[in-house]
Amino acid sequence: MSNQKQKILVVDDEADIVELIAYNLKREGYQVYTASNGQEAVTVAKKVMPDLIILDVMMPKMDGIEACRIMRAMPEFKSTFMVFLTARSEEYSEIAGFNVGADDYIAKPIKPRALLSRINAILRRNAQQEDQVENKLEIADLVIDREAFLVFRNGEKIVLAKKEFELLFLLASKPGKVYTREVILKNIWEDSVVVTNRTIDVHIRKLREKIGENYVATVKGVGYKFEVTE
Amino acid sequence: MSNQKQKILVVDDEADIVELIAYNLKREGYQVYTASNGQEAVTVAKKVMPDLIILDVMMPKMDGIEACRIMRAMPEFKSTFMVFLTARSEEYSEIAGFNVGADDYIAKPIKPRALLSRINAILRRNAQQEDQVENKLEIADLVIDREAFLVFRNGEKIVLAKKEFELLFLLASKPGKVYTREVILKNIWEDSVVVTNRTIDVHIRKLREKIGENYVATVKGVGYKFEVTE
DNA sequence: ATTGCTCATTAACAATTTATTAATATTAGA
DNA sequence: TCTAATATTAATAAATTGTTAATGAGCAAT
Repeated sequence: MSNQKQKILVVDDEADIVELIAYNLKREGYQVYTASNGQEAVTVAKKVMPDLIILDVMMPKMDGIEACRIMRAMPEFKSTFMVFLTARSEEYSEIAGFNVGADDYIAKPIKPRALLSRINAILRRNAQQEDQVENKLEIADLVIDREAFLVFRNGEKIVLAKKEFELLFLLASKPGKVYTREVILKNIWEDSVVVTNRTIDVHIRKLREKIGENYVATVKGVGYKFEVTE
Repeated sequence: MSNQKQKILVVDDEADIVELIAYNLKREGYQVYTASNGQEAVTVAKKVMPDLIILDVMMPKMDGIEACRIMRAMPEFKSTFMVFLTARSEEYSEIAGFNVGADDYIAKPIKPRALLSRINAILRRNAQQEDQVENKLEIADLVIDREAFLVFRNGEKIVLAKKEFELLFLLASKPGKVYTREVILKNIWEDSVVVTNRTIDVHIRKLREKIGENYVATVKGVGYKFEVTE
């Protein structure tokens, strides 16, 4: 587990509320970032990769629900916690109906004590799971660290682009198993997007270029697999 | 146990239903694939090798029962779970009567909560068995590994082309059983494609060349079978 | 705004492997 | 023995993957 401070992004158009929440969260030891609307939230979130996002439902430009939906569609936010702020308790059901993948709802007006205990609870739960999830793969002379997004070969650091990394991680997560292009696409590209057939090849090419030619094997007519040769 | 996401193939001609089910399964953490009729289902299933297939009973082109029957006849789907969707509860008995090897039935209209608990239950059961049921065939001095697409003879690795491998896997999945050319064609070639009679012979030839002459026996006038001679 | 990066994707084509056919030889079995 | 059914081989077709270079988006620094 990383011993970094956990990061929280607070999103609300009312500066007072942002400040109130941010103040309390900082006191609790979190690293706090802020945004004042949904659009900004997405931008900031991409950069800082927060562990949790607190979203006001009603905001100008882009509301919290839309922002949530957008981020949920991005693979990097798959496991990011998202919590809504709602002005009236009746809105709970409304939001729930949208089914955008919210993890909790917090009612306004904000009660700092209650807010903190909810947030703490969510992030503690998360932290516990974190340890169980295998984030590091050691295989052959490679160490693949999902948390740091880094690969080491004999201790030497290799920097991979995101797609290259995910490709390697996928293949290496079950060495020897052949992954068809279709399965690779589903896993790394996340529905809807359609890419040319050659796209995977090119990423494989670059991956091989960086980590060496003897880790990824082609099984013609079937797909690719992780296999150490020589 | 593999730490891969479990794969589910959802097959229904009604896009709404597919989407509803897919959405819920994805939220639950499954990798979801879709198809809109039985024919497509078979094609996709061959490529992605899902852990579970949810089949609507009534569909155009090829209905769920027929698709199930076809896949059940293929050795690679021997341990794949198949679940039917039925519009009316009375249909249960009907399907059961077909005896195609269904593992469960789910009634429409779909209730997401109920659906998920059923699916989870089936796959949890499966996950426990997973460790025991390797996707490997050990026969005579051969090890046929479908996941790695490799064959070992006395530990020595043999690389086969796709068609050769599938041919061997098919025959070896039931040693002694004679497979007619017709059956072989249905299993290994996509429907629609038509090939000359000699095509199979040539593949058999190459297969024998690679693994040795004493595994595949010809039954003149009928077909081929896996049989160790000498 | 401009420039210079990296990354993801695509297109075009090369290289390679695999699949199929056609032609001919061989064989098992009535 | 005779013949239909397979074997075998080599040539050709088809399919798949490899490779390179170009494009454009996004981002950060100037």
